[in-house]
Amino acid sequence: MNIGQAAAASGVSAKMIRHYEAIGLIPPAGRSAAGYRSYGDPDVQVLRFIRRARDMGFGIDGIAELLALWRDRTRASADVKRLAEARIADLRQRIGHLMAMVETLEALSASCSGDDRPDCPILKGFETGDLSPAAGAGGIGGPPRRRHPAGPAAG
Amino acid sequence: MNIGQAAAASGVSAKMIRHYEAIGLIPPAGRSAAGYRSYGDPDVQVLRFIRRARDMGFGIDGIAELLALWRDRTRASADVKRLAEARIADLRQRIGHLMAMVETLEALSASCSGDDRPDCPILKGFETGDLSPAAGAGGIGGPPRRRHPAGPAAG
DNA sequence: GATAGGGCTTCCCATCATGGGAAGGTCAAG
DNA sequence: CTTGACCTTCCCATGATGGGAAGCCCTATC
Repeated sequence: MNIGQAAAASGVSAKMIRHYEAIGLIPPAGRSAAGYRSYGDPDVQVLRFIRRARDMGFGIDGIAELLALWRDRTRASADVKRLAEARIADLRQRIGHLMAMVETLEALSASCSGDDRPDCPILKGFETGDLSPAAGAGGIGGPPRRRHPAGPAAG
Repeated sequence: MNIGQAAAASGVSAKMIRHYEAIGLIPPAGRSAAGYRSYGDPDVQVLRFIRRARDMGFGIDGIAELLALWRDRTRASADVKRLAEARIADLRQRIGHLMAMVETLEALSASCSGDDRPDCPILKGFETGDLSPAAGAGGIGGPPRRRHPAGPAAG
C-alpha cells in the first residue's frame, strides 16, 4: 500500500503521515525499490489510533505516551487512565477559559444597543479594562496566558 | 517611553509589540535619534486595548477590525456587536468540541478499572473507533476538523 | 517506444501568537 | 571609559497542518 492509500484508509493525510515519521512518532515506513513508502494493515491501524487520539485533543507527546502504552501489553490500565484524566482536566480548564470569555463578551454585548448610534459599551470595556467577568477571571486557573492559540482566528 | 516601559505598562511583551508593528496591526512607532522606538500614553492605550481583545479570544484579524471600529467615531454600535457575537458563536463552537471530547474521554475513563491489570477499554476505544459520544459528535458543527491545535500538548 | 497524467519523493514556506537567543549598537551610572 | 541594562535586527522553534515547486516513477494509451 502506498502512502496515498494508507492516508485514505486511516484518515490521516499523506502530509501528516510523513510528518509523524519525520518527528519519530511512527517508525520509518518500508520503501519500495523506487523509494515509495509502503504500508500494511497494522500500520494503518496505528495511524487510525493516532487520528482518534488527536480527535480527543491529545498532542504529539500525549499520543506518543498513548502509543507506548498501547504497544506495551503489560502496562497497567491505571497508567492509561491517568493520561486520560490528565487530558480531561486540561480540556476542562480550557473550557473554563473559553466560558469566561463568553460570559464577558455576552455581558458586554447585552449592554450594547446594537443600533446605528456610535456609543458602544463593548469598545468601552476593552478600552477601560472594565471586563468584569474576565478581569479577575480565568479564575479557574489564572489568566489565559496560553502559549498557543486556542483555535482559528476570528474571521 | 521606550519599548520596555510600554510593554510593562500595557501588558504586551516587547517582542509582541514589534511583531504587531511588523504585521501592520499598529502603526510604526516613532524613533529616537538612536533608532529606539518611542511610545506615548495613547500608544500604550492601544496596546492595552489589543491585549484585552486577545484575552477575549480575538485573533489578529478580529482585533484589526475592532481597532478600526474603535478609532472610527462614527461607527454604528451594531457593527461592534456583530463582531462580538461572531466571537461568542465561535467560542461556543469550540466549547462544544471540547465538551464532546470530555464526554468521550470520561465515558472511556469510567469504564476503565484503573488498576494494575493491563486490560483497558480506553485504548480499546481508540483502537476500534468505538468512541460513542464523539463518533457522530462534533454534532454541534461537524467533526472537529480544525486547522490548528486546540492547545498545548498533553503533558 | 513515446507521451500524458497522476502519484510519489524531498524541500521550503505559511499559518498564529509567542518566546528564545545571537550579534551588535546605545545609554545612563559609576 | 567600563559596565550592565536596554535597544536594534534577524533567525529559529513551537504544534498541526496545508500549499506548492522540482523532479522521479508508474501505468495506460496511442
